[in-house]
Amino acid sequence: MIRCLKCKEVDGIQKAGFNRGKQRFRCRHCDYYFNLPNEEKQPIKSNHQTTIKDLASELGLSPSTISKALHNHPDISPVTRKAIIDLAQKMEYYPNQLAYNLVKSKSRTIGIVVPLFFSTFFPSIIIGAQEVLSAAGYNLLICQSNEDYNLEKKNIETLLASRVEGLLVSVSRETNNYDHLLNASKRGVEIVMFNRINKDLGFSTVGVDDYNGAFNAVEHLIQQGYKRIAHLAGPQNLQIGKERLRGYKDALLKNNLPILEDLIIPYDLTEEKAKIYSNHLLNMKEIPDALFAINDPTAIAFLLVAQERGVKIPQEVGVIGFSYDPISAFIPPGLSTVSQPTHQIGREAATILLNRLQNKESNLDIEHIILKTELIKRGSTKRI
Amino acid sequence: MIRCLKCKEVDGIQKAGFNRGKQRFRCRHCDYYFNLPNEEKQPIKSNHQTTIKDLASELGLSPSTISKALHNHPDISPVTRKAIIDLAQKMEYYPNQLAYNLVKSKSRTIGIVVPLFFSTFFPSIIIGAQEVLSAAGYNLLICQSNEDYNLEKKNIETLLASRVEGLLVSVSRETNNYDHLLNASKRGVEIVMFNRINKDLGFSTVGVDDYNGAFNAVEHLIQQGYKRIAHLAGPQNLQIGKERLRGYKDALLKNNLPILEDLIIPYDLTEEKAKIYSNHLLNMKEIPDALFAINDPTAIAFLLVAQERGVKIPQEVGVIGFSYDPISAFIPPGLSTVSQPTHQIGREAATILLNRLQNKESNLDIEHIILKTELIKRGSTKRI
DNA sequence: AATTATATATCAAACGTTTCCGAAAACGTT
DNA sequence: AACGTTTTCGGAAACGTTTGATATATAATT
Repeated sequence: MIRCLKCKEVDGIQKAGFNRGKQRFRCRHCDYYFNLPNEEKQPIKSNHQTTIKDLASELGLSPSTISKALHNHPDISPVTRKAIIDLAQKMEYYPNQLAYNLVKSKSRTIGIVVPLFFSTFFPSIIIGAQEVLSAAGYNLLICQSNEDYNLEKKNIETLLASRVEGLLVSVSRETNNYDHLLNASKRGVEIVMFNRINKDLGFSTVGVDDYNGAFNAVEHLIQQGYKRIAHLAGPQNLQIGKERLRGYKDALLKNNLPILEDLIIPYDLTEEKAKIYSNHLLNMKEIPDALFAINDPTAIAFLLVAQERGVKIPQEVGVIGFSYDPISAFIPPGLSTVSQPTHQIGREAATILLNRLQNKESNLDIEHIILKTELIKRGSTKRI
Repeated sequence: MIRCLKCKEVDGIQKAGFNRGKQRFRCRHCDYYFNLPNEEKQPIKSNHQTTIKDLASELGLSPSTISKALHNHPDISPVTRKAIIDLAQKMEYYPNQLAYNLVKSKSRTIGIVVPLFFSTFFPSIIIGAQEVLSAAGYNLLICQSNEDYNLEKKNIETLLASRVEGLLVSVSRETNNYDHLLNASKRGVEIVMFNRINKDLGFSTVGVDDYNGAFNAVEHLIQQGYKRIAHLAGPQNLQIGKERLRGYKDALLKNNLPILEDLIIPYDLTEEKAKIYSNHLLNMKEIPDALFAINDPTAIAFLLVAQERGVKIPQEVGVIGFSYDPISAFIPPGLSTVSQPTHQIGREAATILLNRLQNKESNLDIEHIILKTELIKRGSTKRI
């Protein structure tokens, strides 16, 4: 027996269509369409989170008063404020970040994308960034591109969809095209590049002094008596690749050593190619007596190849890497390297980003931070 | 000259108080209070993000129609839907995740807290988790406790404030009290523990077969002819500490070797203590001929101490670690270890969490996943 | 032709905050 | 007592969605 919800008539009710699984009815008397009301089952809101409204009704105040009190707004009297804060504590009120985000149109979230998580290099940068961000109340979303340009693009998409306010990015070794970053920037997110940087895009950057690091590394080799120094170089689309190569060349020039193009091999940073070129160098009729490697993994690959072939390090060939990885201390005979302040890189990048975010209107100039490197001398270059 | 905003009178306007930096006025004729209107400067909304309303007004439809069309709701006709989707593309509409989150009361975010980022162990787990989470449209927030119980509590607080729906946690070595997790659970967030687990809390867990891993490691040492095997053990408040110790003991028992309490040293996993106890072991009148270390860092610390003291590995003392760290392959003479499927641990933990999140009402049973370990034999145990 | 069913679209409330504007009470000062 | 000033609070819109209830035109069925 069905009763019209409007005129309360019982007969003259006809079925009238179908609405998403629910039968609808129509009353012929008042021509009113209606669904059957749901069974009155109050869902037991067992885990109801206390809201500002709960506090308001509890104290007989308005939500706006609660909000102001909780934010130390001067409008609210001390006694009211205290009552509110006490009750908030008692009722375990936690502000709903989601609602806050919506009204502020801010996610308080920033994204970081790094090429890979293998080795502690990028994780350490991330920790640095996370420290300053979380101290400022920001969340950090982490993505790795796995050195894959397409995955990098997808990462950025994902982060954009999560409405990040800013982006910290270190591009993949494949990245030549920066449209994805430019596009993100156009959509209003602040960008700071680190480590793998490009200064031509109009973004702030933080990197290390690759040129001087490389220069010092090569000069160290020269001081140890090495003369025929090879360079396994990085991709020349990456600034670090170019700068380190420049440092290498200038160190040779300054010390009146010839630049031998045969001994300069830019490559794609894959482990496979590292081994191939290591063998290539050791297969030369006149093998180099030292190697300056673009990074530690490359240097390590060379060490392993040398070990297999019975080439003595550092007597026959000296080796130095770049980018301090804790691992390099343990590999016999101890890999010399150029250390980077990873933790600080993360902190600096995050600080710049935060600063830009908090002063968006004032149109801050972009800045290029260059941190110092440190030469770590170990067994692999100890000829003297 | 000030004019009343209501009755338009010019005289009879008096100053009336002060309101947050803005002068207020009162009209004596109509007794109307008002502020001076702001200068009409339309802020050039340069980076206005297209919303559903924009699309609606553009097409002369209502916002709800747009929303439904974009979600393939059957209510909307194909031609309308197509028009909407096309326009959305053209106007570069991206749904506002913030608004979605609020109405759904879901953050689509989960948090992970790990003890540390040093070594690739936890980062690798994180990558695994991130893969399955981001495939499901979830974000991952990462915190590290730095093995500090108080920081761990603060991490959880932070994540809770960000309204995470779930938590993946591996507790610090100091953690004895689990109230922070229990409390988070009470507030409605799902929890899955991994690696450093505790099965008594009512949370799902994913770990490895620590007992068997340890058992096999020790039996491997025995098969290599080592008889006086020490164990640098983990804190006994951690399940991994207990289980690996149990495996160690059972392997000795099964092979009729005595359990010497002097050779069993539980410690706090700090690098400092690792060195102290390493020296302690090598200072004994009758030194052990092998070491089963609770983890690779401990084993490495021992290797370095042994090297300093000129103790030959593996001839005089065999060493095996636990938890595969890529670094362990490079340390001479190659550290034997028990490998853990880190990537898979992350994937499994995330999968379980997701599953629970998506079937909250059905009250799924908790589950305890135990993954297999693999014995990696290298030089440090090669006596034969 | 009358009735009923279906397809398609709109309305309006809701999510939990923040904040501008307004109002009145309390306070000070002549 | 009359007025101006300050303090303290409430109202209501807004943030951008989602979704159940409702409406209407059209198609299908009798």
